[in-house]
Amino acid sequence: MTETVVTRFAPSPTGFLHIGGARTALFNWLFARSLGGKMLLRIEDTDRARSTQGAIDAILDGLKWLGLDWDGEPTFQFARADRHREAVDQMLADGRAYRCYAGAEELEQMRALAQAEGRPPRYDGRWRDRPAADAPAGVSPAIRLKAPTEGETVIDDLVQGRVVIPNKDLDDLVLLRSDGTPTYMLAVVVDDHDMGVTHVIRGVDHLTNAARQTQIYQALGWAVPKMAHIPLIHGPDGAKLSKRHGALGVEAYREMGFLPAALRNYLARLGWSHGDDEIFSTEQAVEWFDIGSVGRSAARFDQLKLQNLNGHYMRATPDDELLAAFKASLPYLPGGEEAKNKLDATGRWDAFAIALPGLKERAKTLVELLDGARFLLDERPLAVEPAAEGLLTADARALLGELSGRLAALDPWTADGAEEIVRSVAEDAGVKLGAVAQPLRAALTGRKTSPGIFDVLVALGREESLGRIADQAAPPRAA
RNA sequence: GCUCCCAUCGUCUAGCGGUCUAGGACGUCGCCCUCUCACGGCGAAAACAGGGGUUCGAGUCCCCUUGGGAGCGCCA
Repeated sequence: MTETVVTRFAPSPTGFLHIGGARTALFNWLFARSLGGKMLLRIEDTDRARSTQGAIDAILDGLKWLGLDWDGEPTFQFARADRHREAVDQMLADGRAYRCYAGAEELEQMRALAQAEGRPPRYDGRWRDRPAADAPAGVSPAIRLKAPTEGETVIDDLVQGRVVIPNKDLDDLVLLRSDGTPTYMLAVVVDDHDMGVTHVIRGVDHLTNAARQTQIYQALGWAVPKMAHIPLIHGPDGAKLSKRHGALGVEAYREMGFLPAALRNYLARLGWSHGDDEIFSTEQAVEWFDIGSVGRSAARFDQLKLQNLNGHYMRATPDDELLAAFKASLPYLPGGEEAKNKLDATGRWDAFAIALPGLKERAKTLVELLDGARFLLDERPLAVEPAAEGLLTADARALLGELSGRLAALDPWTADGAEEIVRSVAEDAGVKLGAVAQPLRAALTGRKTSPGIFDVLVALGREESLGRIADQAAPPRAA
């Protein structure tokens, strides 16, 4: 009798889907998929002031791009406020919650005093046992949980192990604000229960919340779901990941030219391991995933390793697939729109496809791939980069002139044929191959580096190649 | 301040009492390959935070110290 596993990813739509959230979503997804369960999506939009439709769209878009699909329609937390209040009514009726008339200033003073006396800044429960008759007129109360004051609350965490929090350190949290709106703490419990969530997987920053929420579950007489609090991702300096570290939304990673599969692999490997396996498919990850193998210490985000992994993925991706991925990503890459227009206008997509095998070998991201393909985008006469200028000496230009004539006779226009000619020109001139190949590279691409030069010749085609060489070659007889 | 969590190469990690003179990956540095840059191949430097226990035996278990981190709202 195995119950079906139900996990959920519950972002609050106050910003984009950041990388930490993406990993939380991934772990929920991996866990659910590995056990044949479901992953639900819940938008925690109870903070009306900060929640935006734009953020909701960005989060859904980010999840889709990452390939993390969820089951059913997303649940919107704000829409369930009535149900949340219903749960509070139950707790009130059962004597597990009470009305608190303490005002904002009063609470602030309470906290300040506690701090000053070296005590934790907690609510002192002053309205906990006061009779209703004491209620001040005209003040609408907040509803607080009548939390246990003695004993301890235990969280049997799948990642953190058995975590024990003394109840005296937990105060009577607010369930319903004085304006009648439910708090996050309440909403999460009621929603997870109603949605049938069996496993709550989220960041460790929620560990203390887990204890408070456990108390709410207990007050409601509901079973507590299994919990797994995964460590946070830190920046290179070991501190919490922030914008300064490049902790951007997942869409930023799309703009940087990363492949979703590579990012998935990287994120899964960050904090979770399956022996020494570094590169594995999503299918393997699903097969291998084991929440118990998730480490307990925070991991630093290493963009260099992500890049290396992405490079592996690009090289391993079949050319036609990579081409499709590249085309799909182009609108998001810097200068991608412009590049697309040029490729469309010049009809050089064919050349791009021909050059792709050589290009992908040299790129760690789609952005680098695009950069490497720039010689396909440029028009004659080519602007030669300063660094490559030095390659085009007078001798080199003369060699190009010689090469130009011989190449013109090449038919068919193949890499092998071109190589034979270039080698013979070098040999006849008594120089090394590089002495001809490098100037040729400068003439053809305007740069010092590029894919293999014979492949470049083929990708560019006879006419364009000959034209570019002529642009840089010394005039046949003149000077 | 209080509560909780964490601690193996620079980074991500393997290690679940003896197989550890600690393995892999990224990064770094050499060498090879080579038309450039990459890729690839080979190799090198690089870690069990410190101190006490427990045990025949500790990177692995316990405690303390130190160092990190998270949480302590009528935010989520």
